Amino acid sequence: MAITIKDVARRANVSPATVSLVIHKHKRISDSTRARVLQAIKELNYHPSRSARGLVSKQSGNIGFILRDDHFSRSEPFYTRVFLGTEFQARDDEYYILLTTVSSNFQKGDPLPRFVLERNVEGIILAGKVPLPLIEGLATHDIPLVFVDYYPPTGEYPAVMIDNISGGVQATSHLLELGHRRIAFVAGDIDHPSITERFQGYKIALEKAGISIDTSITITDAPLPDRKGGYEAAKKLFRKKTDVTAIFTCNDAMAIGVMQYLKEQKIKVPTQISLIGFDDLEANLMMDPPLSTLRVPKEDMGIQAMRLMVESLQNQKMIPKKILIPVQLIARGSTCKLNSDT
Amino acid sequence: MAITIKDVARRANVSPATVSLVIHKHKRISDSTRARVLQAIKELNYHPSRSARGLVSKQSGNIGFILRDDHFSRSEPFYTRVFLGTEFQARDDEYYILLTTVSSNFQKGDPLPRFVLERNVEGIILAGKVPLPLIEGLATHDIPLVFVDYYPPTGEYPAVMIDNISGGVQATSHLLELGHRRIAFVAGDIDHPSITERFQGYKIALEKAGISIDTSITITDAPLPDRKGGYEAAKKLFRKKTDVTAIFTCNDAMAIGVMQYLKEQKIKVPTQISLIGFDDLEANLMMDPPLSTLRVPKEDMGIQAMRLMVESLQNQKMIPKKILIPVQLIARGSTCKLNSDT
DNA sequence: TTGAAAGCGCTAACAC
DNA sequence: GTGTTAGCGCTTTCAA
Repeated sequence: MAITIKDVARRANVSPATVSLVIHKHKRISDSTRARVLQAIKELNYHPSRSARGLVSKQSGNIGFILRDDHFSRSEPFYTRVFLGTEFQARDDEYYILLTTVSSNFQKGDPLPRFVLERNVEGIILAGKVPLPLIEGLATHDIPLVFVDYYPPTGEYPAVMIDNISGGVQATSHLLELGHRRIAFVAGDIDHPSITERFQGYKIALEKAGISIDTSITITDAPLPDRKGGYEAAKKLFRKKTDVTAIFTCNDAMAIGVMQYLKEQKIKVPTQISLIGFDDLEANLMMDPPLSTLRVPKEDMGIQAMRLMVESLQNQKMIPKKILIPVQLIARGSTCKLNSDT
Repeated sequence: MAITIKDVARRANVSPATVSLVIHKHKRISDSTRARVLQAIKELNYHPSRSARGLVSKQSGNIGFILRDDHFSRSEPFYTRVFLGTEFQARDDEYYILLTTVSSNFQKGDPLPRFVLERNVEGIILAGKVPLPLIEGLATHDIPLVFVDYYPPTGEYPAVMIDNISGGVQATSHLLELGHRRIAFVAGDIDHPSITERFQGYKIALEKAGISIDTSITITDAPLPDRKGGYEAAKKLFRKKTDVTAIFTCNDAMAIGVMQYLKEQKIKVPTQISLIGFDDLEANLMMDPPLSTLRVPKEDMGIQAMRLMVESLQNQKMIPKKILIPVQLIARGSTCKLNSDT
């Protein structure tokens, strides 16, 4: 049998209550008693049981992490990385993370994640777009929520968001600074808030440079925001003769597809076409040339989310602030000066 | 306040004990009572509290996952993927995973992971090589352990291992079948059990083909088993004139380094040198040519580990069986027939 | 400053 | 079959 608070109490010649008070750093304990209790705790190598403590104090010591099942597939590394970030931070904050996924068509009335029903988490981090009925369901349990990379249309919550607009501006400005004037934009689902924002950044940067938007070189309806979608978009872009010298692709996966198409067509990157993506996938480094991009610090997003969570746990009526995570331009071999022959 | 078992009992006109019996599918409950209780549970949307249940039944519903901190860095995707596999499976088995890392120089007497001390996990999965003092510490807590991709020198435990020998044989045989006879082997830390086994597989396949091992083309002392190490190993291999036509590199990271060196030296892959790795990293697909390799199903390893865990939880005196995970040859563009000019 | 006692929500003997 | 009872290990008044 494991050591309990009673064992400690007996050995220190005090009551269990006193031991509890010492553990919780209560003031009104004489130094000598405290010392004796701490000594006994050490000697017995005592650690309070999580379950017992949780039962009375309602503190499970766990944080829930929810994402949509299709965001937790084996091939989708984005939210996985965010999750790992919260794991990093949770360890520092002495919490454990319980992970669960929900169906992307979660309906009103569907059972909430088990850890909520069993009161096994003190707060919940939601990553990526999650179904509205789920959020509504969670809201009835009044448990702190923190959002990452998605903000629900209703309600006020702490959240961690990517500064996509700035990223779009940075990507486009980078190309402008390299002398490019005919810069194409390539995206899949333009309705996704992140993509809309990146597009906005693109437009802002161009306007600032006095260049008007030419919708004949903005592709916003690729079938899917993946490699294949990028390939198709590039094909479409180059179907007719074009004077484009640079492409800003809204994510790296698509950019890889674009590059594949360019290679097949013997169009040289970066000398003929400069190409920049967004996300900073591991794979970018392996490409030839390595892909320029905007680095989204995925782990940092998880870390910040966990920090927000701890804050709202400590301060129940904290203002629901939003953290905007900056993205960083990573210029690699796929972008170069206009008309350069390096 | 949340719904408790008492609320259900009151509504169903039974005692809390009866409700508990119904929940645990106990036999001797009349159908009518059972129906009434189930009805009440449904109406009140009752779910037992994890903490309360854990306190009395000693079942936290959690499984611990331990790996060394340097195996959980941001750039080490291997065990991360294994971890995700256990997460997948845990969901099916109605467990949650608590993750923690331990220092690679964990000493005897260092505090064990908090979830052990707080009795917050029912079993522990250990991934990759972990310090012996940790294992000894855990052994004193008599809690089921399952090992993944590492087997401790002492003790008998269920474990999930990669079939490295078969993988080494497959990789080498693949090259042999393509007509190669002069096949180099490249590795870093040959003392790592996995690498030793892959090397064994290499030797077995060659011997079977009647080819004797030529230690002048086996490099087993690269500084590190990473890209840089691969680059250096290749440099060493090609320092003197060599008739090697194929290279089996013990992991993909090193293979990528080898390929980088070959590219710099204008040695064509695969026409001049066929190259095969081991692991199947995401990045392989992005390479030019894409890297042939042996696929290690990392998520499946996690899944199997979780299955073993559930088994040992259900059957305390289960035999500590080991599961050997097969690896699969993935032939891509970096290997081709000897003297082929495609 | 410390201890006694009640109780968190549940389970499991043992009655009835 | 079902209820009574006694805890599981801890926290938290309240009293001493």
